[in-house]
Amino acid sequence: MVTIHDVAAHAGVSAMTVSRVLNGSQKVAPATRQRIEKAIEELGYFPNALARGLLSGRTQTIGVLVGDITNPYWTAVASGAEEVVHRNGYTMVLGNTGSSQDKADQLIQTLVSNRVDGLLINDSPRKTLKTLIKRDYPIVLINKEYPGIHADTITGDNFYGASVLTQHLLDLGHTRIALLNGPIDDSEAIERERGFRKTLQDAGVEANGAWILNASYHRHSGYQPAKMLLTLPPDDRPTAIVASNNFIALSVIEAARDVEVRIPEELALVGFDDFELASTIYPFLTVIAQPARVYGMQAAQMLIDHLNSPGHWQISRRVFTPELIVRISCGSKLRR
Amino acid sequence: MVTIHDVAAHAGVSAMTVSRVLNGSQKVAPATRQRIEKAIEELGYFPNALARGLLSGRTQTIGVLVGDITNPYWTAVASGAEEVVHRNGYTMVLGNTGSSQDKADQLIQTLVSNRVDGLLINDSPRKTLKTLIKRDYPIVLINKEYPGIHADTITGDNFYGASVLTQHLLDLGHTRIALLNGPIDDSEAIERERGFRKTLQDAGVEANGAWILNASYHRHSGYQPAKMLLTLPPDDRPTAIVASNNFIALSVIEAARDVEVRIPEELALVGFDDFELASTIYPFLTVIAQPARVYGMQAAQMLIDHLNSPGHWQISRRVFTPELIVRISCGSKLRR
DNA sequence: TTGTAAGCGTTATCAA
DNA sequence: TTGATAACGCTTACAA
Repeated sequence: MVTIHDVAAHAGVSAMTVSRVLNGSQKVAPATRQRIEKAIEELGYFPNALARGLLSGRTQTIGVLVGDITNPYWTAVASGAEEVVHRNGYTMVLGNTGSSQDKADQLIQTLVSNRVDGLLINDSPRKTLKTLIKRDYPIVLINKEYPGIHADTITGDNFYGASVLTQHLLDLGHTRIALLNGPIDDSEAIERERGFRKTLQDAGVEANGAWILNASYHRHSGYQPAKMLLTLPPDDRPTAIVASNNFIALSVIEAARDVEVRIPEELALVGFDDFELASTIYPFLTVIAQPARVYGMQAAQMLIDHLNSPGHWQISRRVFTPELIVRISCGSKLRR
Repeated sequence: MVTIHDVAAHAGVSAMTVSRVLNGSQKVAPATRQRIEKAIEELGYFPNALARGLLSGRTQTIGVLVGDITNPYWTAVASGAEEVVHRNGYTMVLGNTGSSQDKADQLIQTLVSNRVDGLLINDSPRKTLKTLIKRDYPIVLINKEYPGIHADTITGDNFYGASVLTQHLLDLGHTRIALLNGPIDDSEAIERERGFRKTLQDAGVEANGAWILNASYHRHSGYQPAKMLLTLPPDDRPTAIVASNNFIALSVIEAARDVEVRIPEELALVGFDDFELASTIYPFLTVIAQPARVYGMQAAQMLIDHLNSPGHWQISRRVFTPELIVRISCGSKLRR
C-alpha cells in the first residue's frame, strides 16, 4: 500500500506538505502542489481513512441496519437514508440483520468498532441498544420502539393505521375480520393489534382470538397461517384479513389463489406498507402506506443533526401519520 | 471513547493482557481473564477496529457495489454475497451507485480508503478499475465486463440468453420482434443485442433497427420507449418485445395496460431476470432467469478465495448459462 | 511556505 | 503469565 510518505518522497517534500494538499487546509506553493498531485496520480495513492479516523475520532460514515434487505420497504428506507447521508458528505454502510438478534448484535459490534459516526437501527437486542445509549452513541431507531429505551425514533402511527384499516373493513360491512400480524414481541405488531382490537370493540364487534395470528415479516412466513384461516369451515372463516406488512399480504394472495378463494369477491384483503408493485399485482392492494423513503431520509437527517449539534441534543420521537390508499383488494370499489 | 488502556487500568493489568483476552491469542490466568472481562462489560468497551486495521493492514470487511439497491435483482445478489461473506467471518459493506459513475467512483475511493479487504463491483468508471488492478486490489466484477480490463468476473451468458428468448418467440411464430435493451454502452446490453440480431439473422428474419431501443435499467425508464413502440401504426408495430431486465419488462406491462394492448393476446413479452414476483404479477412473465443470489455467493467466494490464496491468484471469468422459464406473457401457453 | 515531533488505539516482539 | 516498547499512517501544534 502506498502511504503519504511514499508520495512525499516521490515529490521531494515532507509528508506534512502532502497532507496539506490532500486537505486543502493551508497554503502550498502552486508548483509544489502540482508535483504532489502528479505523484498521487502516478502512485495511485488512496489516503488511509483508518489512520485518519484514528486520529480524528470521526469517520464520516453512518451505519444503517435493516431487518430484511430483500423487502422493498427496507430498500426504500435505505435509499432515502442514503440520499441524505450522501448529500451531507457521509458514506452509508448498509447492514442486513435478517431479523436475527445475534446478527444484529454482531453487526453493531462491527460498525461501532469501525467507529461509524452514528447508527440508524431497525432491529437490535435491547442490551446492545442500552450499551450504545449509555455510551452516548448517536442512534436513531426506525419503525421500532423499545419500552424503557429512550432514543431518537422515527415511526408510523401503527395504532392509527390499524384502526383506519379495520374501520374501512367495518364500513364495508365486514364483521368477521382476521389480523395476520407480525412477531408477537414486535412493537409495531403490538400497536397494530391494539388498534385492531380497539376499533372492533368500539364498533361493538367481538374480536375472535383464533383469527389473530402471528407471523414473521419475511417473505413466505404468512403463507401457512393464511392458508389455515382460509381452510377453516365456512361458518368459522373470516371474510376479511388485515395483513401486517407487504410480504404477509402477498402470502395471503398466494394462499387464497392456492385454495381458490377469490380476492376481493370472497375475501377482502388490506395490509400495511405500500410498495411499488402493490398497484401492479392483481388484486391491487388496499394499504396503509408508510412513506418508507421519507422515513429513511428523516431518520438520516435526524442523526446528522445530532452529529452536528454542539453537545446538547434533545431526544425526540417523530411519529408519522400513515395514509390509507384504497385500491381493490378490499372490495370497496366493487358493486356489492 | 473507552480504550484498551481504560480497561487495563480498571482491571489492574497492562493493555497487552487485555489485548490477549480480546484475541484469545495467548494464555491468560483465569482469574485475570475474569477481571478483564468484567471490566470490558462494565465500561462498555468496543475495540477500535481502525487501530487494529491500521496495524494489521486487514479489516475483515468486504465492499459490495451495486447499481440499484431498489432492484430485487441486486438485493438478491447482495444477499447471496452477504451470506458467504458473513460465513467467512467478514463484514459486508453495501454501497449503492445509482448507476452514476461519479458516485461509484466516490464510493470506491471511500471503501478503499477504509481499507476494505476486497470489492465486489457491478459498475465503476474504467479508470478507477484500472487503478485498483494496477495496485493489485482484489476485486470481482459482477454482470459486467470492461474491454481491456482483466479481472475476476461473474456473469451470465447474455448472448445465449438473448438467443434463447428470441428463438422462443420465433418458434411461436413471431417475426416482428422488438428489443428494449439496456444502456448502449453496457456490456450486457451489447451481448444481448448481438444474440438477438444473430438469432433473427439465422432464422432469415431481418431485424428492424427502429425496434431496437435503449433504456436505462431503472424502474420507469422503459416506459416511454415501450409506449412509443405500442403506439406505432398497426402495420409498423412489433408483435413481441424482448425486455432487457425486470424493470423494463414491468414498464412494458404498464405501457401496454395504458394503451390497452393486451399481453399476451396482442403482444408477447419476454425478458431478462426472474424475480420473486414475476410469477405473481399477471401476465406471469416468461424470462431468462439468472440466479442472482448464486452470482452473489459465487462472486463473494471467489473474492475470499483470492484473499486466502497465498499470493498467486489466477484471474478467471465464470460465465453461467441462464435458464428459460416459460410462463404466459409470451403467449406460448395459449391456444393459437 | 515547509518541516519536525508527538500521539490516536492496537498488537507483534522481545524481555521479565 | 505478564509487561514495555515500537510501529501502523495520518494530522495537530509548533518551529523554522
